[in-house]
Amino acid sequence: MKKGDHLFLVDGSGYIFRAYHALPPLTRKSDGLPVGAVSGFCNMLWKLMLDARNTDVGIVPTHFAVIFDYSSKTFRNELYPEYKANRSAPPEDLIPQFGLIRQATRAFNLPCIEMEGFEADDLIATYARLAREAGGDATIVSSDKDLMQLVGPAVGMYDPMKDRQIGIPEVIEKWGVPPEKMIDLQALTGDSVDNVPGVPGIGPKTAAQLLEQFGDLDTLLARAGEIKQDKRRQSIIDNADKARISRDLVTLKIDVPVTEGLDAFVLQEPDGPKLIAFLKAMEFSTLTRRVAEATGTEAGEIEAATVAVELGPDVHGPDVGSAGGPSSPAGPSPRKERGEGGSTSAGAPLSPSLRGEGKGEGQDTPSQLSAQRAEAAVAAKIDTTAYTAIRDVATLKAWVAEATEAGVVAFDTETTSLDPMQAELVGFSLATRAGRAAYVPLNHKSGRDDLLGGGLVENQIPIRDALAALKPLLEDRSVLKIAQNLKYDLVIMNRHGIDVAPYDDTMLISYVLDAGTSGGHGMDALSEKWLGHKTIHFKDVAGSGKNFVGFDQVDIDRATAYAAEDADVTFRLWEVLKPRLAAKGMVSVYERLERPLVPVLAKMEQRGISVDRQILSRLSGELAQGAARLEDEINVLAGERFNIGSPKQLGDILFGRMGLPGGTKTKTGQWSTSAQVLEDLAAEGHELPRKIVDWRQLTKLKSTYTDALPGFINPDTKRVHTSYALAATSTGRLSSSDPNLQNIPVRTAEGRKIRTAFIADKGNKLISADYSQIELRVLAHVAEIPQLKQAFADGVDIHAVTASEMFNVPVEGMPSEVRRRAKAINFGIIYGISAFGLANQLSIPREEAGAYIKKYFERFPGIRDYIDTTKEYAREHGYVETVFGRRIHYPEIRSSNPSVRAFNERASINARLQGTAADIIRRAMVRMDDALAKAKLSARMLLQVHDELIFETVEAEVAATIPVVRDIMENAAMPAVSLSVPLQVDARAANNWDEAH
DNA sequence: ACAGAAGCTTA
DNA sequence: GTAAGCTTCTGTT
Repeated sequence: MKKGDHLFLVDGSGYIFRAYHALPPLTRKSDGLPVGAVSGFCNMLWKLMLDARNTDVGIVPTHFAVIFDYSSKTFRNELYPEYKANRSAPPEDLIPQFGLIRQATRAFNLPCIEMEGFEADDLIATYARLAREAGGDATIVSSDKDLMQLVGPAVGMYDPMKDRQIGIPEVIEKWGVPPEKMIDLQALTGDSVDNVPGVPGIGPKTAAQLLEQFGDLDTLLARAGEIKQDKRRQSIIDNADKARISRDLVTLKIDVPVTEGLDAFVLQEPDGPKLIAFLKAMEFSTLTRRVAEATGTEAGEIEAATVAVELGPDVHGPDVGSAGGPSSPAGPSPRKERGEGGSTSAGAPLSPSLRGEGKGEGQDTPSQLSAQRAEAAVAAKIDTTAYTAIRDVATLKAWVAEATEAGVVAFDTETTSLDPMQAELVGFSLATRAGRAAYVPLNHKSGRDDLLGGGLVENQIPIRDALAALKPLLEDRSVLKIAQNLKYDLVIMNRHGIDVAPYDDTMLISYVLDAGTSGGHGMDALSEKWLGHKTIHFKDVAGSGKNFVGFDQVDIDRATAYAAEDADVTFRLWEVLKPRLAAKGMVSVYERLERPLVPVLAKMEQRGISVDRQILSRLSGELAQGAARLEDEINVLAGERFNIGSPKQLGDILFGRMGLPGGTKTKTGQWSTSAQVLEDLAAEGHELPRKIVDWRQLTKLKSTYTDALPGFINPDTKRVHTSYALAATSTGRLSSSDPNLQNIPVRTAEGRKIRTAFIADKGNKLISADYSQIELRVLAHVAEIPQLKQAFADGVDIHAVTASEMFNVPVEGMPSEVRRRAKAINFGIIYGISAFGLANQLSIPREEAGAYIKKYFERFPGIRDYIDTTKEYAREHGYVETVFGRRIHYPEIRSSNPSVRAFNERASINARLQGTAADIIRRAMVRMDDALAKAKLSARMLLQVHDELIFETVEAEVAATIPVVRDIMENAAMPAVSLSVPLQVDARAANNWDEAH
């Protein structure tokens, strides 16, 4: 087991009881054998195995084991004979299931671990420690509070029945103390189920408060006299011994002399036939079918296994009154079922504890760790002259070996272009730890521009050889690759046939932690912020503007300083930022909403979309003609030739020379010539402003779209490849640039013609699938507005219903103006409504707008509450959260400037809604490719436009694709969140984007 | 050559 | 009233 590896430890015994009680007791096999818990267990394992193979889900186990109790007699009974003494025998219909669940584990090809004299919890504690010491992480699949003491930076818990991660913040939230204090807390509270005495009269709340006050149990017991409350003081003094023995009982043993090493737990592919044979025997038809599909096994050809009901050891419940059986069986029950593994290893070096040691880092809590890391990072100086240039394969291989050994490596590419689809690889850099970084030049050219020889600088490793050496490292599942804006490097590497996994992206970690705080998430900014180090800037190395030279023209020494510094800084940023994720409780946002999207977007960008050059060219001609005609007319009306594109000149003519009324000034004192102003003038019968507005529309379409887009057609692929930014918006939305394909016109007929140029390849169709009113639906859910929820549930016109509620007008035969106003108000809410804004939007007096808003709040009081609580929350915390836990910071929310404050309040109101919608479509995107593949469909996801996804697929598969896409999108919030409002997705296919939309 | 303002496109 | 990106013009460097 190495750094970056991840061990899953399933608390098998805990799960059995929990599944038995949680699931309906009815499940029986045809012969009457009760199998409810077995069924729950198998489904849970299968889900974990699926997730394990789906990097999109987040945590991906490399190692896996299921742990069981062996018998009820453990060393704890010697400490305290009453331990678990009052536990009754397991229910009758559960007894046969113990053995079946062990068989199920074996059928899944998973190790089944237990040991006499120890509880499952002790084995879990020991293995978690071993994993951590090996540099890996562990996830304990359980929700038992007894295991929460193990949670730490490298150890988390996962509750499979609630699909919930339990980390340090969750422990603190539930118990009021961090994991390392759980032992003391349990010692005080005791546990009636396990018969751990504790201190009478002390429950979790009091215990947490006492531990907060005194620090730990020993201090508390020593200074118990200081406790104010008479009864409480007396009880603690009287029961100090009980507290101490309770502590011994609840403290998990982390040094069990286990016989299986972690190497025996390496996760194996499930053996389809073997598993199906077992599932068939259990008569789990749904799961059998799923497993058959996923493993490509023909279930019909497999015979059900013969399953004997074996009485597993833990049937012999606690010694009292149970169904008997040998309490220390001679024939030990199955121990390891798979993986020969070294019989040696584990159990040997029984070092300190799972908590509180560490190499120079007192890792008491993630907060402390991240604080220490941050301090150390600023203190460490960065020496850009200390890096090496790797000029031969042997040295490169040595670095690769070093990185493999380290289990973690920072990685960065240097190329000739910002466009990863056109960029040529020039070199790459690696860092194996802070300060140890190197650059590998591959394709640097000498300055001489001679025609002969091409000017390739000598002593560079041929690209093919270098990539052959690098590929195993980048694809090594046990080596974590760290990059800053990995998506770029991923596209470059994909083009060279290399996949990169597993990985972390420092830009995305920063984004999850600090969206909305001042400054971006680029490396230069992050380096200054967290390392106090000013990086070498790209333009100082490669120039800019007309002085720009490709990176391949840069001198290798200079390139080495720049490139290796990038890797070094990236590594250091990771060391600082990664622990902050856990400290701030943001791990799951990062792992579910950010990290898995990187390869999804990389693929979308690489696919690109076909744009018809001819259509754009024809449109451009038409637009030019129209604009020229308008120019002539405008010049005649104005009485002089001027630059129509200059708002300054236009303003002088309209409001100065011609003296038109209604002029307003912009903040710089210029006459405003905005469309609104010109429209108003046009409405009063002035011809010139109308023509200006039309001229602007035509020239806008021409310059931004018909003329610019063809320049983005990639000469190799003949397609347009946009670039999506993952960390550009504060709310979690993506942004698109080079070109921006998220603002292609749609509202006017003229503009829509641009969309007809976005086409499917021959024999294919474009499918557009968009969420209907997603933000309003989120509002209805978050603010819990019964009328809106009902309207969405009924699938009726939401704006008409709103209008009907507000103005007491029946929906039937409603004037369009009434509906329009209600619609404006609904959107206004999403934007953090103000009377000023609504008045502007509807061109009505501010008083009237204010009255509408008042009326709206009267009819939907929940909206008012939503707005108020959001503002309050933002003011208190400095951020707001989406339904999925994404945080958006508003550092200026407490500004003394009322307009700044109001702006931040509106933004925070909007952010929860816009951000939640963004999270939902992100979840859909993360799952989409797998869902399509599983349905054996070849559709490719090409574009995202905030609430819309565009696909391309062969005509024959259109009909089958749409329901799959719709299903994934409409259920994207599940299972993390069950929205109280249905999501609706409209989808259609056509030859071009205009007709599909 | 660059930065900011104004204006316009989208969800 | 929210969130973005691109083009043109304009003044500064």
